[in-house]
Amino acid sequence: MPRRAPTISRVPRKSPAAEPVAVHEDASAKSARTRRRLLDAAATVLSRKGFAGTRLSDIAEQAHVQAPAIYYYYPSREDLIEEVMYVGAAAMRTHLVAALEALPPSAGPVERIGAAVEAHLRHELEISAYSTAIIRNANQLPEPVSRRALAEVAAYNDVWRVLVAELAAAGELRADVDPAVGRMMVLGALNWAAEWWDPAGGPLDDVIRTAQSMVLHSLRP
Amino acid sequence: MPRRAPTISRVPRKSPAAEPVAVHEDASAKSARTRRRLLDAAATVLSRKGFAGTRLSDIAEQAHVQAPAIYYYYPSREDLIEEVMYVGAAAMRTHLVAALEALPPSAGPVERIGAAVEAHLRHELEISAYSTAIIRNANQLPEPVSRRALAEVAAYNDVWRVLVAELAAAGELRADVDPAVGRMMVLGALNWAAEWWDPAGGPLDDVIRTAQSMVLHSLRP
DNA sequence: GGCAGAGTTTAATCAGGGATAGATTAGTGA
DNA sequence: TCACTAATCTATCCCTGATTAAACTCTGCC
Repeated sequence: MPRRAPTISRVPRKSPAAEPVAVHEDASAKSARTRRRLLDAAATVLSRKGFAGTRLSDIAEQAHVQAPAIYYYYPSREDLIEEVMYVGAAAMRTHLVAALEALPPSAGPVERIGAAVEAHLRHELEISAYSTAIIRNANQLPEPVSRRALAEVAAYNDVWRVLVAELAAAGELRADVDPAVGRMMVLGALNWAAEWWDPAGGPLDDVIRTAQSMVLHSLRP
Repeated sequence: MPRRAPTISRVPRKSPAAEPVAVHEDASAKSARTRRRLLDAAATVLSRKGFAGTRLSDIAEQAHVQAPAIYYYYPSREDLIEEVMYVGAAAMRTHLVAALEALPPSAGPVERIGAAVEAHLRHELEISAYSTAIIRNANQLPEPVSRRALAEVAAYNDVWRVLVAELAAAGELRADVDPAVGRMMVLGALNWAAEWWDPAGGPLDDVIRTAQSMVLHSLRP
């Protein structure tokens, strides 16, 4: 669909996001906001229309700009989408790790998994545009677009791998549950929530409680 | 992307699939085979590229025909895709219902859920192109394309709703598990298998056993 | 041994949408 | 108020891909 990746990526006049901590606080704040608006808009469109169906004009409309303005912030459509995927995936892992670190050191593997379930659901459903974008598109993007995101997803999986291993080490993993299969089943159950959960259907806390109970019962002896 | 749905759907010379049971056994057998080849090809492409990314030329290539030949069998690209979604969803339900009916009448709710888990996984992973196509695209298709499929999916859900209700009626559903949430969690865990399961990673039977055990432990007291 | 219709192909049409060029406007320091 | 940069717009280019039109090739049948 893209005409052809330009041989040499155009150098934008100056990528606003390039400067780490804005010198001109206000000047770049606006730029950063627009950039974020575009990213959010792209996540929304991506989750609803899929990669190939995500048109710059739709993103632009969502973000209240004209399509060509996007090129001021991102060198190409694919770069923008790539960033949505990566940022979304990275945020997921960051959030999980933070939640685990917030736990008292005394927390055992069972508590840790319970906390992970909560962190996963809460974050997934709060940034649902990003989550759904990732869940639906991760395996149907061209490789260069998904590479970094998939690496993040793999890292996220690794965190869970450790959680399950800790559970097993504590003798709290049922013998008939293969750790890898168990982990993917749990993650599947959690990921799928983005497809059906509706805030109107009841408080998230209830879902979280049920999920924690089911996950732990499905794994423990 | 589609230019515009033709005001009046072209009437193909004669839709080969129109005749229920071929009169000319052989004559129409070839036609039916090509039609099926196109459907399978479309499912494959759809699962890999998503709705908007599914090009007729890709489908044609997969099916070993030239793109315009598709119009001999389907009035439009959308009709073809719509049929992939519907056929895939319908097959899923048919298979589940058949598996349940094959159970001896003496089978209780626990056995029935175990059988349902097996039926779901086996069928999902066997016709994985259709399953993945549905799982990834169901919620990002234009409404007219997904309507029939979503209705099938809803019917499929209803079967599970009954299974869970039976479990509850038998006192085999834990009190802290909301039936609706429990059902969606289970279906999520099962659906997600299509995203990660790899035949090279071990026999399907092992996955099925683990899944059955986890599902039942997650629901039962 | 040529017709009819099924099944397919090649060639032509045409709208949609990414990307680019070249203004144009807003904001800021001098 | 001027000059300069950031940010954004309008006009346009041009390719991709769905669809259509118009043949062409079998195959079975009279």
